[in-house]
Amino acid sequence: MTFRQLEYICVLVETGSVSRAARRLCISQPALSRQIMLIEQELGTQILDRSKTPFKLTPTGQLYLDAANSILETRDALLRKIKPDTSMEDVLSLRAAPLYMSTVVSRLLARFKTEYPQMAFRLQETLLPVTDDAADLEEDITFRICALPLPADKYDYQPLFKERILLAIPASHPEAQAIREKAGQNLSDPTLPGIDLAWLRDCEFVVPQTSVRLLNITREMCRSAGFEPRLFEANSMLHSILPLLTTTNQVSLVPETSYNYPNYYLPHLHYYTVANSSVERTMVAAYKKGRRLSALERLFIIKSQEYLTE
Amino acid sequence: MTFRQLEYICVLVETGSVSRAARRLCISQPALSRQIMLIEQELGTQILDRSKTPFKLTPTGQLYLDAANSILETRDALLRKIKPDTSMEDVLSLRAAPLYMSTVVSRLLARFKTEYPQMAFRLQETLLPVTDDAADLEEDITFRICALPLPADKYDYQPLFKERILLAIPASHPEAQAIREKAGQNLSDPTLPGIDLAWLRDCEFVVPQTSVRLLNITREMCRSAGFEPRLFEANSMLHSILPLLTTTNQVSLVPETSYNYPNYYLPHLHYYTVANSSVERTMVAAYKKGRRLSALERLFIIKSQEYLTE
DNA sequence: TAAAAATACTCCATAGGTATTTTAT
DNA sequence: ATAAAATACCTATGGAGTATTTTTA
Repeated sequence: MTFRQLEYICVLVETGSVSRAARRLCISQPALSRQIMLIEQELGTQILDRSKTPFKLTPTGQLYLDAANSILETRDALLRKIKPDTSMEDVLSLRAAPLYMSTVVSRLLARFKTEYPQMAFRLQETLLPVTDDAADLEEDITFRICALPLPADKYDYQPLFKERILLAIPASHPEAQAIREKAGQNLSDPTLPGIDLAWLRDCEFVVPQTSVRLLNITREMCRSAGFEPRLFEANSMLHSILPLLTTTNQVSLVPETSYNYPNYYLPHLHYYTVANSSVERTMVAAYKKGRRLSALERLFIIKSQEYLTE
Repeated sequence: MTFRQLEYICVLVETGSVSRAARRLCISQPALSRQIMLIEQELGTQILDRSKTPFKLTPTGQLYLDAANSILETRDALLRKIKPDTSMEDVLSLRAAPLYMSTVVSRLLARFKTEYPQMAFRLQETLLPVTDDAADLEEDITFRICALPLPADKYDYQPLFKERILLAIPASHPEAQAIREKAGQNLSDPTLPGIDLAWLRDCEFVVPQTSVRLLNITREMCRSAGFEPRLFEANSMLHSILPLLTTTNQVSLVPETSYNYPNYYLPHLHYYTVANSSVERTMVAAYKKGRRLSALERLFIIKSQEYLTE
């Protein structure tokens, strides 16, 4: 019998299914299945009646659940007594690039502030891509909000949302009108028309100098559209680059997030999806490989996923 | 927080010292030290006041202890409810050679029967030395009572007692009188005189055919006394061999246990310690490598050690 | 100075992951 | 047919061991 198993059973009963519980617990379904079987093996009895789905607790299972609640309550009471400075413990520290910090993260935090006021946050903007960091630099934070892929040997992660890479072109750009006329309906997203990057083979693409990953994405997308892009590595962040596009007649491939959030979206830019490009980034909450998430950390993940897919 | 840690703290407080508690728990002292430190790290506070030895519980430590008792009691109540057939679970199955089964083990069991009647035993005599067994043959039993050394990769063990190897010679043996006169006082044990094995270089040494280990011990002790023994491998067990020594004028090197317990001790044999031989076997309770002992199993070990050193 | 506790390492059992098969609706 | 659960296999963390150093009575 382990505390972990007791927690698992509580969540299992709350959710009513092994798969759902596993998702809530941020572990895989087989991992949860096995723990349930280990419990039953230890007790020598079934705790779940699996004859129907959804399962039912057996009488033994009910006894187990009651004891679990009692034990976990005793433990939590002890921890509350010993660490009344729970505020210190409930701090989730997040690291993210400025774009995401000022959009996704700040929206999440506003939401958590009203619905889970006990959750406190410590935020750190970083310009360093995750691949440049020694993993031990990340030991002091709870999650890093970033895009896949990650070095699999250093990070585990939970997915938060997916986003596309869009083309941003100033309305005043010489090509803007021609492109708008050629742009086709995007099947998957009627709100954004799609273009072929090849139309922009002569344009200059701006990339924030600090964003190695965006640089690579830009280069790869253009190459798969059949040309080598002219790149301009701007010495500033996306937040500053986008307003300047108008004056420099450049274009930029930007994460969809900068289109979806008003503090980045600029009405005098035209945004397009890129045809024949399935570039879709999965944004995740990454953490040190092998670390087990606390109940609060799991709550943050689950709720963030909910909020971001609404 | 783990159930293990809670149990550790309870025993720690009962015994009042880390070393003693480790011994009671059948784990090493560093292992226990580390668990205590992990608890303190998790709580962010000391639970032991180490300024003096013996230590004292801090107020936090007292809270922790109270919660531990409460939690463990809830768990045990649950297990009692779910497994009232505790009898099945409290069975310790022991395997031992006939000599030890009929002496040491049976004496222990008589004692446990009165003092810990809830402990039930299942016994198996075996003639196979531990080295001949595949370790998985031992998976079905709790402990095997046997002598060191053991294959370190397959067994863990707890020591029970030490015994010497004695020479048994029938009083009617032609050399018996001469040897008795030459035998010297044994410093470490005034009750048994000591002899030099070399005096017996012409005798025939009986060894039970099935006891490979005793065979090797006999051979090695004689060799280190400077001669190669004439060996007779009897087709029976020590229990039958010893009474026959009288009629065959042979001698035998036997475990001290056969001298200490009345159902093996024979008054018409003379027993001697062997000078210049520090052959002392450590008898242990061996179990599958890495297995964690249950509370009951630990109780058996601790009490057996007590009983056998009284 | 000798016993107790802490520290440094090494090892392995086990929880968890991925891939896959089986079951049940 | 499809979603849920079980099974197989692999990997990595953490708990325990041994050896050693540090502390304290």
